[in-house]
Amino acid sequence: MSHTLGIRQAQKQKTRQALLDAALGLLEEQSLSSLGLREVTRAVGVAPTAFYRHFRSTADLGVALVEEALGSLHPMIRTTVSTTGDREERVVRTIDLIARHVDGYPAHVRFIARERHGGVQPVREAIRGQLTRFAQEVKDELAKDPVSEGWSEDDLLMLAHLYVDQMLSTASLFLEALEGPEEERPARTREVAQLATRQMRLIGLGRHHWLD
Amino acid sequence: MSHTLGIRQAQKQKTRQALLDAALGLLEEQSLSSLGLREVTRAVGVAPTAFYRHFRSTADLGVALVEEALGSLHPMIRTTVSTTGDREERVVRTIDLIARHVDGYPAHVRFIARERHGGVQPVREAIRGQLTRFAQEVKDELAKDPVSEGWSEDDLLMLAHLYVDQMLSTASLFLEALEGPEEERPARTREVAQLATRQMRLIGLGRHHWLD
DNA sequence: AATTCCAGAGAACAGTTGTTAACTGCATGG
DNA sequence: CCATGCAGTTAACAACTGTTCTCTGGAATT
Repeated sequence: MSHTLGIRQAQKQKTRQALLDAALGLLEEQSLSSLGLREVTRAVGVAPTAFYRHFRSTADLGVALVEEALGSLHPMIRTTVSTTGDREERVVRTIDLIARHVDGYPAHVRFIARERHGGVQPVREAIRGQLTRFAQEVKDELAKDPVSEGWSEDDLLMLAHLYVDQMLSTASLFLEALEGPEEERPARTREVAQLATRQMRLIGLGRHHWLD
Repeated sequence: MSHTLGIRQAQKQKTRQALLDAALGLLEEQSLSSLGLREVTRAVGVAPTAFYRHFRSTADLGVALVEEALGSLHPMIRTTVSTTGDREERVVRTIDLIARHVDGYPAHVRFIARERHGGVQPVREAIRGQLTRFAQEVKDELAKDPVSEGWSEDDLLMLAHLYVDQMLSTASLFLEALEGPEEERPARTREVAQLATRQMRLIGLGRHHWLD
């Protein structure tokens, strides 16, 4: 299916990716709304005008970054929620998976957390769209669980949103631990994991008694 | 107690407040990290250099805004959590109070939501400090409730953080409803209130069965 | 082999930025 | 009443920004 693209297209995609990577790096210490196009091209080592061959503006680049950061996450979410096993075990595995993801893609996580409520409207909307999709998918998985018998669609979606928010908040806490002083890192990471685990457990308890 | 300050100090505080207000306005469509000092002074109608009489930098101004947005909120939080009455009634009253606050100070709410994970470290830390204080205060109020008998300090704090996060997330949703198209506003506001109410209710359920 | 296409370079533009220095005028305290 | 303090002004600076137009070299097409 996938056609091997020519030297030309390949080189273009390479610089495009370089721009995205450079931007993600620069966004560690600032917000998208203050990211300059010249700043990005300088970091890559291309002329400022080359930027326009790939993006209309930095806002446009931001939307592309949302796709990169969240687009490939859907299968992971689905499998996470639907993994079998003990209730407690599932919670622990989910938290662990979040921790692993933050470890593997810290810049992506920071970008999403930062720009979700950031100053660039199209990016905010792109993130909101992806998170809504996540909530829908989580809802679909929750619906399969026998615990969800008798639940209304609205209530399932309500719970799904709560889970999605909780996951994001947890990811952000893991990131803070990762960025803090190195010697405190293991301890802080454990603390965050424990906090998140108990919060998820409490939400799970609420879920089981919802229909009382 | 409060000494009536001279004409001089009064005028100074007046421009200082004007700078804060102008900044808050400008931050509706951008992040703090892209807010320029000249931009702020221009909006107020003073010379750029006058800025330095009040703040070292825009980051410094940001920290002052955190104080303004969250500093006066502590008594409200305390009384909210500790209000008596039916369990369901308390939830509804809390959500209503959040909605009222967002209505009264939308720019403050947006600022906090935006800069909590924003690109300016000192501001992030100032917000984190205030939210930690909130969590502590919520914990203290929760501890007084007979439902909390047998709870460990850690678990109380865990729940308090969950409540604080939930409040912030709800405030942000109310804000989105407020900023959306005018004709959808009442409906969206009702939907958000209903969603938030059920999420709080579910967390409350988890709380009641925590020690099972 | 000749032609078209197009990613990236280069130069120039008007405007913007933060920061400095020296100033002015007025409220303040002696 | 007079000298001091200090909020705010004015002017100038080097550095930076996004965007335009023109150009070039080499891959792609014929």
